[in-house]
Amino acid sequence: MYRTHTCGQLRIENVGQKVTLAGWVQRSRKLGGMTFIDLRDRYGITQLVVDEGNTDLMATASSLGREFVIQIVGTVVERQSKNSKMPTGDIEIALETINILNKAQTPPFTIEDESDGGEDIRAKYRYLDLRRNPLKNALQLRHRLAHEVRNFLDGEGFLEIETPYLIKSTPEGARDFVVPSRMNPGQFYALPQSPQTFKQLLMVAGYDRYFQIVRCFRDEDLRADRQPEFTQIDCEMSFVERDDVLDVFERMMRTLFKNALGVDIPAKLQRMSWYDAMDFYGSDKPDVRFEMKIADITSLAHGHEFSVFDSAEYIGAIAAKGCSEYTRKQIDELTEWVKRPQIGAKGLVYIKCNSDGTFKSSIDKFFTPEDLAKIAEKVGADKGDLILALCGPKRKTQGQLGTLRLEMGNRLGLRDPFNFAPLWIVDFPLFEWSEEDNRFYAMHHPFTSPKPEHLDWYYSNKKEDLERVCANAYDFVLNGTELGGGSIRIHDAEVQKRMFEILGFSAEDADYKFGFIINAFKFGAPPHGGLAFGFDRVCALFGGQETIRDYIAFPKNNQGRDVMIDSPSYIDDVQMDELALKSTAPRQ
RNA sequence: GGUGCGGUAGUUCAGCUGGUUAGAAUGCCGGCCUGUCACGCCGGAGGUCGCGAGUUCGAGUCUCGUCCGCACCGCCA
Repeated sequence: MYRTHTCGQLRIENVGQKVTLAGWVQRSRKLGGMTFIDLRDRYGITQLVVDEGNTDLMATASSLGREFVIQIVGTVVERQSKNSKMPTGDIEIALETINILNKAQTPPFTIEDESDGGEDIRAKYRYLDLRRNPLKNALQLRHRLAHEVRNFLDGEGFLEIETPYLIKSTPEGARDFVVPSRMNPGQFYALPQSPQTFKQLLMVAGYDRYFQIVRCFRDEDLRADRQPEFTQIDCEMSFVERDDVLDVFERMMRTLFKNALGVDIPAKLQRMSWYDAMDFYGSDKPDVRFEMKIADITSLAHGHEFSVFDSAEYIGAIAAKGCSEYTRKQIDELTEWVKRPQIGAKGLVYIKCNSDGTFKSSIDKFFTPEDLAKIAEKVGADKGDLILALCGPKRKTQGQLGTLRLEMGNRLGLRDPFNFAPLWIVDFPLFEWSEEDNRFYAMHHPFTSPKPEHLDWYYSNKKEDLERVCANAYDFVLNGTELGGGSIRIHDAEVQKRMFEILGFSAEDADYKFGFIINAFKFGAPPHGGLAFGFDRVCALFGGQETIRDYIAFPKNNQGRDVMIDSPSYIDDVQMDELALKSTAPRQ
């Protein structure tokens, strides 16, 4: 038997017991005649002590390096000087034997809560980084959440069913990862971007309530919250309307918050239309932890001989609470910030609402104090606030204001990661017009149904009618992050046919790409809908982080590489030939 | 595809307007230390300044190129 207890287990009640422990040497401290060793495993740290009486044992203890794997036998004793900072701090183990199970090279960085290692080196030695508490806690949280999800959905009658990873490449949406087929030379499987079509086929098959915690793959550029392979909580339900779906998953999220964090979220979540989200927050994933809503001041700002405003389609503003004392330097710096290419504003207009009731603005030449007071009222600015205004094309400018709003929220400390403000975004446009390609694209995917009350527009041939068709779709948004989304699907063959028509697919196209699902729908498809949550993001936000990397055991870097196993990599010519592929590997 | 920041000891960083032998902390090695727990004290080893060109009497420092990392924009139905 390697051990009788773990390193996080022993307490004052165990004093006097003879125990065997195994783990890694966190650190040893030599004090002349005596040596202390911190022994670590997944469960915690227990202090070992060697006294000078036993010279052999002292010699072995002295030879231990960081991260050696050892097994020890000893007696639990009460400490002379206790450490209240650690759960096992009342006791220590008086050693009798040390058995070195494995030596270890000195790790390239310190394995402590605050490591001295940079991201690069920690990624290369991920298995060492994973020994650290922050990552251990992250993966434990992930496990807990997965468990709670399964528990909840099982209780609601959902079946967890696996769907294939080797599937068929589909044109719209993200770029597919593809896998060459040896037995079908020149042909490729695609890895699923989501199990979308399969879960709908499961509904056709009558499984009624399906879920899966499933890996998905998208060959797109990475971000802190985007990995090429990521995990979804994928769900689908039959015989449901939108509110049935929202109800189930609101309850699921409430359960996760309660059971994993002990946090209560409202019983009924806010449902904000996509149009309101864009108008008031400049984003389809608004952070509603704080107000600072965007106000449309176009009509108040036009007609004051200020040509920048007069020539703009839209003028919008936000009010930053208590920022009227911003210095010239701070405002210049903000102006530069919004002019960065990532945001791309042309300039920034400010109005200081001074505490004495006067105004000071960059447009004083064009606007009377009465004009400015009207704007302040519209923006909801009080004395002491700073109004920041941008102008330009409507949606673009709102987006810029939305980004500025988040930045001001950060500066004012309004974005506490442990303050949770979830909501639903609903009533998205069904289509997006692409000027470049001169065609409509589905904003979600081509199986998303139009809202029933918009069917007349859906069958209209006018572009402006199609543009205002709303999708029967919904996104779950938390603290400015899209955590999940879904829709009520099309189950009617005529509606589906019309969808492909609007998207410009010929009947042959649609048949080649989606024939299997169109066919299936001819055999009795129930009304159905569902959604999927980005599980990695759920974990990260629950952990108070913005990056999902710490919540994935073995993530990829910015270039999509796993720097630990060094993949992707070239394969040899024999493999290439078998797959009917031509090598582009550099010759050695 | 683009923007920004970064790359100097095992590790994290400092290194000014170019100037003798490139520093600190930590880690590592050795010594001392019987109540440490970020132990303490003394000593030591440790560097292709990412790589390649260029400017210069002289480059860690300036210029160009290139590679790598992170964040972001595009992209991600």
